[in-house]
Amino acid sequence: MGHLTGLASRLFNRLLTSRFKQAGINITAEQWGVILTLKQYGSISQSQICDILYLEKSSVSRSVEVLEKNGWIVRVKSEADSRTKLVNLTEQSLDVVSECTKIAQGVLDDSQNHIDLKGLNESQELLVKVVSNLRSLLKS
Amino acid sequence: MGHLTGLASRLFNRLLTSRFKQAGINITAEQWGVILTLKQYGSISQSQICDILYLEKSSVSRSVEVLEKNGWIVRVKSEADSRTKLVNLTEQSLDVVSECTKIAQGVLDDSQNHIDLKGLNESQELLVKVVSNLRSLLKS
DNA sequence: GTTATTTTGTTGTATATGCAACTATATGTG
DNA sequence: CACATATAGTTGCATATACAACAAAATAAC
Repeated sequence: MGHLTGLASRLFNRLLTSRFKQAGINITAEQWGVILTLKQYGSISQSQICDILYLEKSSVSRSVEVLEKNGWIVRVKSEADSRTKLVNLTEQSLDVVSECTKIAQGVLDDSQNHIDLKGLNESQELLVKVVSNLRSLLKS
Repeated sequence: MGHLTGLASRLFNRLLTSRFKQAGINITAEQWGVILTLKQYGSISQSQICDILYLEKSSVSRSVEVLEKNGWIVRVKSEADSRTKLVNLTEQSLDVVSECTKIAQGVLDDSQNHIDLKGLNESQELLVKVVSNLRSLLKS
């Protein structure tokens, strides 16, 4: 299971990143995960991104650094708490998010070719349980 | 699905690596994948490891470099083809492989706590199909 | 048999990730 | 209020990974 998830994850990321590149969009699969989170949750802090994606703060710090460099997001110091930096999508990024969503959906669809939907949902629920188990083990 | 597999993979690797460290064994989860492959297939070349684990040759090159530095494997130039380097487990590594296997099995068992076995097998088969789909997409 | 192509592995460069140490700010305790 | 503790981010360091360019050796083409 450890190997399978790792392999699947690598292949998903490789394919999605290559399709973004092919479409002339300068973003990686992993960075896309951050953008999608911002799209869903709005203006949130880096530590909130950590909680949602279950990444270390240093990983998020570097991801958003690249995303900012490439014009996808901007970081604004929070007025309520000057330690936190709120991450916001830029207007330019909003323009391409829908295209990216289509590309990502395409990868997902292709990956699930010839696979029955019911089994797919069950597998996802199972993976969620596995993730939940692993999370509680890592907390202690 | 892309996110789930990525998340699960990260958590698996984090937990396994931390348990290896906790047991005083100097190896990462990813490196363990290479060692396990060698244990199964015997003395094989780096490019064969690439094929089995579906990694780029540069990734394998660097992994085995670290594994060699840490005394897990040695690389021997093949006599039949002097381009290829055959990777062999060292005797010291054979001594700890069984302990590592137990630790890895423990992580797997813990991750599957409260999960029914039948669903687990079905999910794995489904993941294999997804991987197969992604592989054929990446080939073209 | 010489040249072109393929294969095997390494190295440079960039991102992804985790851990640990650090800074700055906020919060809690006395 | 002062000091201890907790939280948010950054940075150093190591490994993981991919892609591209490269070197060396084997194979194929002619």
